[in-house]
Amino acid sequence: MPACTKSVKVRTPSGKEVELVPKKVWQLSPKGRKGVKVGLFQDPETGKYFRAKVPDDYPICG
DNA sequence: GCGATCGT
DNA sequence: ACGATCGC
Repeated sequence: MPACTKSVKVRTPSGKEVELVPKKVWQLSPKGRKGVKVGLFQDPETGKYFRAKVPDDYPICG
């Protein structure tokens, strides 16, 4: 798996809209449905990890 | 509810 | 073992 490079605009748990590079991105979808891509992020403010949707065209990485 | 993932 | 992610 390649590392994630491109940043994503996400809402941090602290409520700020910031551009972050995900630690990992994967597809989350039930059988027969499209689902969403999810990224694992770390809030630079608090250090807390959180998950957020990433754009459908974002590469699977991690 | 389903799906994968991993920090907590 | 559970939460939380999103849209269908």
